[in-house]
Amino acid sequence: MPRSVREQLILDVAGRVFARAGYHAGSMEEIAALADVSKPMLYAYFGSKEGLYVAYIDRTGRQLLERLVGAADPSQPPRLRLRRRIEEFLAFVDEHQDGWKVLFREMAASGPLVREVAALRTRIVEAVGDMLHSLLSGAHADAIAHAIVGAGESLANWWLEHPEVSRSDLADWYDGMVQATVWAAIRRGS
Amino acid sequence: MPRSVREQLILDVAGRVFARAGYHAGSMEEIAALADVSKPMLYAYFGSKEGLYVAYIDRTGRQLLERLVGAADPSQPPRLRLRRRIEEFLAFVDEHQDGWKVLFREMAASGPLVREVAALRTRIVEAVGDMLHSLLSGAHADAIAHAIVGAGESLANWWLEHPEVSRSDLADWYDGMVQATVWAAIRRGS
Amino acid sequence: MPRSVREQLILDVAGRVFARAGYHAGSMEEIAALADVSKPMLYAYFGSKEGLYVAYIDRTGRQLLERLVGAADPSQPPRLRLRRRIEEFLAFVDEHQDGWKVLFREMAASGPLVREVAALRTRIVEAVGDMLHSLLSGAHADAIAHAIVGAGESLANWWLEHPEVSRSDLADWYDGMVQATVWAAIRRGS
Amino acid sequence: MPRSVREQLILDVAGRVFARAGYHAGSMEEIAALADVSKPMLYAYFGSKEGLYVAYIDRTGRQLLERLVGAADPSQPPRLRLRRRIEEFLAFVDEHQDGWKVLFREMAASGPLVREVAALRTRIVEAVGDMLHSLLSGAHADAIAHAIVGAGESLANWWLEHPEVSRSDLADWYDGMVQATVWAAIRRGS
DNA sequence: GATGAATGAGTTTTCATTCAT
DNA sequence: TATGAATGAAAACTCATTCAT
Repeated sequence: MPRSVREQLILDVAGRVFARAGYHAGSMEEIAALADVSKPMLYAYFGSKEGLYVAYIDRTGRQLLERLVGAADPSQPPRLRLRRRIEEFLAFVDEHQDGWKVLFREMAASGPLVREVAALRTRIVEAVGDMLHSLLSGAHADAIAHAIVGAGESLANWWLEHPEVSRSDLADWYDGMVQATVWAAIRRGS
Repeated sequence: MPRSVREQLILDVAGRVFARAGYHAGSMEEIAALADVSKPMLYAYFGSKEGLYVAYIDRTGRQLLERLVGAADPSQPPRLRLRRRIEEFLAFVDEHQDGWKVLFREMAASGPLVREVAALRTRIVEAVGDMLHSLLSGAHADAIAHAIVGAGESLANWWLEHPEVSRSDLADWYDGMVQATVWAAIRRGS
Repeated sequence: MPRSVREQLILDVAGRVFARAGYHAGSMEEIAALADVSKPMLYAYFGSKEGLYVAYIDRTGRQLLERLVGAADPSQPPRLRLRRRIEEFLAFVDEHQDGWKVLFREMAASGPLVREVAALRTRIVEAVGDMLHSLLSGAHADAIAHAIVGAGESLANWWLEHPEVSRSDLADWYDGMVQATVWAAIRRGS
Repeated sequence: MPRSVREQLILDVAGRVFARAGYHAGSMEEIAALADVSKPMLYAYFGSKEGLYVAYIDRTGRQLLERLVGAADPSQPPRLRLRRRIEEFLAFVDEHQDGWKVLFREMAASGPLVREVAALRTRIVEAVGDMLHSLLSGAHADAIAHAIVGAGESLANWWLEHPEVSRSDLADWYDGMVQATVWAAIRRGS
């Protein structure tokens, strides 16, 4: 089996393990066993446990960002663009539940990855809230953007435990919240 | 030194350690050393590492809840009651930074405490969003309440790194967001 | 068993193991087993494998130096003082065979201990050759002192495999060599 | 590239690695990388790590011995023959620093090669000290020869760290020491 | 002949946890 | 009650060594 294929396979397994047990409690032994490789392979491919974790966070973050950014169609009015982003975000959560759990947990944690994950979150916050900076003061815009992202994360986690709710309902609710928040902030800020 | 006093002291130290290093990386050795107790004492008082952690989460969650619930003055109109809760929440975050970090990290994680922490979060969500249930459908109200709490958490974390922002500004912004969100949800839900 | 006693016991065992297998090939597992302690004790007492090794080298080097230095009776003429040192050196090799093997091997090696062991060797060279510096040029005196020490080391190792030779014969031979060497060097140097 | 050439190239690299890191800490991986060969080649050529090490020691020991033995011109008086050998020895150390380090370290150690290295050392001792056996008792001659060789080794190592000393000065000093030693031993032994 | 891919076996190290005093 | 001393169990990581191609 060629290296690149196996790498992806290992990352999938690692995601499963890290999603269930977290970084510390997930062991290389278990990942190796589930991926049906020997531990030395893990180290040959990813260098260390942290390396493997970073690689996973990296892949997942990249995927999420690509969706968010790719969803922007400049010919659409802001409202619709935002709506599309929300839908893409929810689709990502739905389709990569492990990835979302790991990513989200790491966003809340403060480990050796803070830097990189913080950067990712910043980019997400920017991707979601770029239009705010032209309308609100710096700190206010920042705060609102973070609040919106945090609301989305929380909503996503709630949804993982309420899969009976349809994605479009959720998108409606989240969209309505975001739009109202932005409007209210602008009105107050002006 | 009476036991109950020493227990509180140990919990304080444990909070400091867990906030910095997380559950796994924080060691009983370090907690014992910082609290100036022997390790067997820790076990005599809390039974196990998990016991100590649970005790800390428990105390912290109880404190937060008391503030949120105690802030409610039934003679006030809903808007103001919500506003008071937001202020209490922010005050808690400000005054118990360790506690907030541990609590928040654990809320994002899915470790051995899921049950209890989930219950705590639920109660917070309820405390924040109780008025929604009379106005919106069950799932919608739930989702919005979770979104509001998530936004608050995210805002609180952002604030920890932007202490130059005043608490009242933050409360204004959060309040504005929540009010707009609730109104919009009601309008749409009706 | 009190800690200090057990420490010495562990050091004895470690010396046996390191003398037989060398630093790398001697395992903490084996030392723990032979000393009848658990591995964590080794780490609690000495911090790391290197720490244990250093502790052993340290103790052994100190013992050797004490003998060499303690043997000097200032009221005696140089010839006899040197002779006494030679006897003390050989007595040490005879009584601490493990220690000598480890020390000598490490003196030849270039591991993480170079600094300390080099310092020890320097002190031995000085202890043996201090009288030379008043009689020969700096480099010449240094070189001769190193040669004398090297000859003694080599002689000592040869002796370990020829225990039938008496200590006093060996001392005679070594002494004769050293005296002749010093005289010849002085004659040439003057 | 023909096998025999590549073998020599690999041995050179192995010497560099073993000289720097020692037998245990030097890895086949590193040797393969530096020699620009794959690891299986190493095994095809030398069978095992120990095989490679032995081959290197072997080649180096052979080179040293050839120089020592080849330097003997029977038509010369003993004094000059010895002097020539000393010069050849120092030239070897100077020109094969890696080789000398590995050889010397291994002579001090007692690893899996004891037999072979001991044999080599014996031959060197004999080459250097053959003339002693006709003049001294067996054990005495042996001991003195070992002492002389040990002095030379120690001197050589000292020289590696004092390259500013000229080779001829060193040869003078060593020569003077050896001649005096031998004379003194003969006088005493007779 | 040559190698990319793979691993079994072993290493040091850490930590929650418990006796004996 | 309180602790110094001790450990079982498991973790990350490394390396000499070998197939399949």
